[in-house]
Amino acid sequence: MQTKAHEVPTVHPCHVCDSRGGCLGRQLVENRDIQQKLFQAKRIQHKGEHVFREGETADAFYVIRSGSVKSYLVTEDGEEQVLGFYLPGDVFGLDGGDDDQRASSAVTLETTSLCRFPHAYLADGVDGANLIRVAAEQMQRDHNLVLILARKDADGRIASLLDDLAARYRARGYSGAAFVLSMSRQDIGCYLGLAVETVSRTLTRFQECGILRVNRREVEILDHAALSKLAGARAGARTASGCAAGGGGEATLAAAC
Amino acid sequence: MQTKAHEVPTVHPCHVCDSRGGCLGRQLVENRDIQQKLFQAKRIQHKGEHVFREGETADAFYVIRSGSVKSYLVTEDGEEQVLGFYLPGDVFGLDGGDDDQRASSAVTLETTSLCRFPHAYLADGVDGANLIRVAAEQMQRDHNLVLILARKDADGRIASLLDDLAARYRARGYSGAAFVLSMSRQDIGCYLGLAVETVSRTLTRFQECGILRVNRREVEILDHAALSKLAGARAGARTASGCAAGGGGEATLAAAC
DNA sequence: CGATTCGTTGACATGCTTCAAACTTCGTGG
DNA sequence: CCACGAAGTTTGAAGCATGTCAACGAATCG
Repeated sequence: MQTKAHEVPTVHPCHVCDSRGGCLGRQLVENRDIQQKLFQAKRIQHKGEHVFREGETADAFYVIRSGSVKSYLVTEDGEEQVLGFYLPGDVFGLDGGDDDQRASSAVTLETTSLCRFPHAYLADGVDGANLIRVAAEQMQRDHNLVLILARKDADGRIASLLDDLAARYRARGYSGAAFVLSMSRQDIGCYLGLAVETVSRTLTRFQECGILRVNRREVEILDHAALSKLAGARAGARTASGCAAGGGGEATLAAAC
Repeated sequence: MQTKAHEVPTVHPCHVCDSRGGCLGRQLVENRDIQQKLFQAKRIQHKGEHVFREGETADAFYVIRSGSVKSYLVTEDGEEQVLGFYLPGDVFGLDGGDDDQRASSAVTLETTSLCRFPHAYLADGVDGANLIRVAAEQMQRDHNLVLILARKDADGRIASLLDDLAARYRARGYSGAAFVLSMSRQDIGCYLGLAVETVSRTLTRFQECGILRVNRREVEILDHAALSKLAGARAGARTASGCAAGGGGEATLAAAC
């Protein structure tokens, strides 16, 4: 970027994007007018309101300034599959259908402030490499979820989620050791492919093992090392028939407890 | 696009991208020289060769002209998680790490010809909206895999994969009713989060039910309706505790057999 | 203050993984 | 060209993790 320190910034600095290297709008477009337009396209939404719904025209993506959002899609059977939880600084809404229709929905989990990035502003004069970088970030998240769903058991999935949330809160300057979940057990289950009962039971068991303390939505991580170990654990102890088995170690709750 | 019919095309037309609306290079950049460069950056790789590996610099993405590729990542335990299978016309390699390092690897499943799209050519003068569209396509694939892994049982997963492959072959002008799998049972298991034995058993059972005929890597779909029904089926019969249960129907193998 | 949603706990059923072994195909070298 | 070994595929039996069903307690909301 070519912004010098002595220049008067025409765009208000927004520290929520700091972890990614500063305001995303500035990263993507150089045109000041468009930067200004982007910055002005803010939104505040109350808990439970949709940012967009499946089937709507996908003409923008978003960055969270404060609050949190979940994205999800609905199966043919009417079931909900949560695709991700987004925190301040996160980008979401990049996915769209072939015909520019939203393939997923996004809803706020609490009162939330958003930056809106209309595609129209990005039709030209965009840094494609930076745009790819943003998209790649999202894909990596998705891939991580795939890995969790395909290879980890209930303990590993819950531990992974908590570990991930803790790391993200920490990276944003909040405490990674104690935080409040903005999503329900239902949401967690729908995200991790587990029944609500399993989520509840697993959290209780973690607490009994002294790994964390949980009271409704409040979570306090007591033994982060154990949590990380569980998060890295695979579903079973494949040795012979596993996919390209390596020499990795294993972490069972019993071992960590 | 502003290419007129009477103009002499400087870039060789490549029908493999037709299903997406013509050559991807032309869609993304207008500069003829860069289009020409893109077209010249072809590659042919033999079976089992890597296109890129985790940790390498992510400076390009690819389109398959012929053959097939699987992308995968390796867990901390040394296990492999297949993220996707790519056929002619498919784009892959858009995902990258925070620091532009590959977060996944890609390897050919057979002799394969590729188009290479270096990010450097896309640094400027790119149609951002079109680029987002390409990335969104990939994300939708990922989301579909998440849904399969989180919500479907073994039958549903295998059926979904076969149904998907059939549809993709059909869309490319090949037969969707009979094709040869370019991936092993192992790969399928690593993709769908199932043990190899489960993959094998499920295929056998599908055959016994008259849904398909399978001999090693050769697959012939006999009852596509039944397969689709199974593919759309959810893992269980959640009624009360399921995530936002709807009125969708169910399809068990028993019902379709 | 009652109704509804959310979270927890228990008992039971089952689908998948794991372990074990045989068979087939393919590649390699004698 | 055949023999041999390695890898891929199939089949069987048993154990266990997770889903399902059911019921209760707690918090939230109007």
